[in-house]
Amino acid sequence: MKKLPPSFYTRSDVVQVSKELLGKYLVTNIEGQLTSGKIVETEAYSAPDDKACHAYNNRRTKRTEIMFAEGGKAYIYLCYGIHHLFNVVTAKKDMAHAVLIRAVEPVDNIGEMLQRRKMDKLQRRLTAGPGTLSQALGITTQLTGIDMTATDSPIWIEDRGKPISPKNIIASPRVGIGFAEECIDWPWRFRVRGSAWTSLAG
DNA sequence: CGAATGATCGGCT
DNA sequence: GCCGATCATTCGA
Repeated sequence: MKKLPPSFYTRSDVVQVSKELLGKYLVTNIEGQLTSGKIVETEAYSAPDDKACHAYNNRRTKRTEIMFAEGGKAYIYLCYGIHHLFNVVTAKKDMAHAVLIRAVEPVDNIGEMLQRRKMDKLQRRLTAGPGTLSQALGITTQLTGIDMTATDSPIWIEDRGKPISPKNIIASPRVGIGFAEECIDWPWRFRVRGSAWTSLAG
């Protein structure tokens, strides 16, 4: 396996990193179960200017603290009380940038993922959506703050050598951030063209 | 200490 | 395709 190095995450252009994460493999090793999926949809968040970002205006709280860390950490946040949303922290220390993973394509150990989701057959909603993919991969908020570049981390991202060509990346406005008025048109959502596994059709 | 709020999912039609 | 449940975190008093 080829785990991505810290230098991949510490670049300052979070939009560029978001695009490059498409086609990479998100792998977890939790409770002895190795599961993975190919990343097919991401969104970029960038404090202090991005109102949709939790760290907007460099708001610093116990929850968002990890976003100010150096790139390569996992920021996992609980939404609506039940959904675990998985983010990749990027850029240098004190720059609160992050990439939300919105959807993956199931790859390894699909049986275990089905069991975690209490489903009996493979269908799109197994991993399409930030809350569901976390559940399928066994990601929970207690893993927030881990260093994904450490050799023994339970979560990491691999490059398996099949980059997505820029012409196959669809950029569009982000979802679910209607409250962030002046930012809703920023095309910071990225999907793999033609993938059947993104969270919404398009 | 209490109230408001949200980067959503799943079931139903 | 649409609607509503649900709770940790945040912020103001």
